[in-house]
Amino acid sequence: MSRTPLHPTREQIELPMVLDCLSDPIRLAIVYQLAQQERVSSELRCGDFNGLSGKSNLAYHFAKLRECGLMLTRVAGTNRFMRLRREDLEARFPGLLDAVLSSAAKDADRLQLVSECDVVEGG
Amino acid sequence: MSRTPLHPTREQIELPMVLDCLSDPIRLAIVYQLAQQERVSSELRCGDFNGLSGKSNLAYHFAKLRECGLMLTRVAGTNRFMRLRREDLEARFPGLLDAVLSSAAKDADRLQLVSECDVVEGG
DNA sequence: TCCCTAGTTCAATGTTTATTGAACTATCAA
DNA sequence: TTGATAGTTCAATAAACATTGAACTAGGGA
Repeated sequence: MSRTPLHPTREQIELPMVLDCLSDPIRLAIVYQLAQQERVSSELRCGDFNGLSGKSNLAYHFAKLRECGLMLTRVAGTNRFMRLRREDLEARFPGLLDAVLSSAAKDADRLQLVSECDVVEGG
Repeated sequence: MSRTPLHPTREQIELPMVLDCLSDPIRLAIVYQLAQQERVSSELRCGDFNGLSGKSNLAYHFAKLRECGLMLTRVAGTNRFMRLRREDLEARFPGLLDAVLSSAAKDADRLQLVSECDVVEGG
């Protein structure tokens, strides 16, 4: 278990990989939940997503989200804290993340996304 | 060969399918080229994309783009004319298509997209 | 020290995907 | 009716993908 997983640099973030990453319902739900959480604190632990799938499957999706540059993982003890790479994404693809997030919000029911009041306070 | 292929209704257009469709470099190039063409005429023939891949592979990608609601195919003689479903997409996911298109434009070189001056005049 | 918790890694599985070429359908023009 | 053109459909293939459970690693607390 290496100390900090590899992340692509801002310039290495590629549009097709980002779109592909966001096209999976579980990963979209993770990104959506991270975005909701930004209003309270910027980070969430892996365990906060346990409702979405099993541990090992989530680890697989977390890795994908890291590799494509959508989120960043910080190791602290036995926990991993993750947050959206908002600034990098905005610099590379202005308006894209917000367009996807508001599109997802419109279909929150259909996509079975966490509702606003489900956001963990003080996470 | 049925007269007019099936297209989803506006309400049937799903975000994950749209993002997945746009995540393939060939399909992104098709959509980008259709968007460029909108300034001149709204439609292009299948053959206008022959530079991107072989005929049967293109037909496969065209079907995907139709099925996810990104474009519309109209049959006229031996030709099929295709255009973006701009209004439907804007209604379902406001700002999404333009955000993807401008992101793609920023990376046009990297994505090997057709440049503006390559657009077929009066197609 | 021992165990619990948090999360990753690995191997196996079945599914979906992109790509190719060949066969096919349909329209148009000579 | 013959031939050319435009595009789809089919079958086959190899690669990528999502999912599962078991094994593993590391940190923190009793």
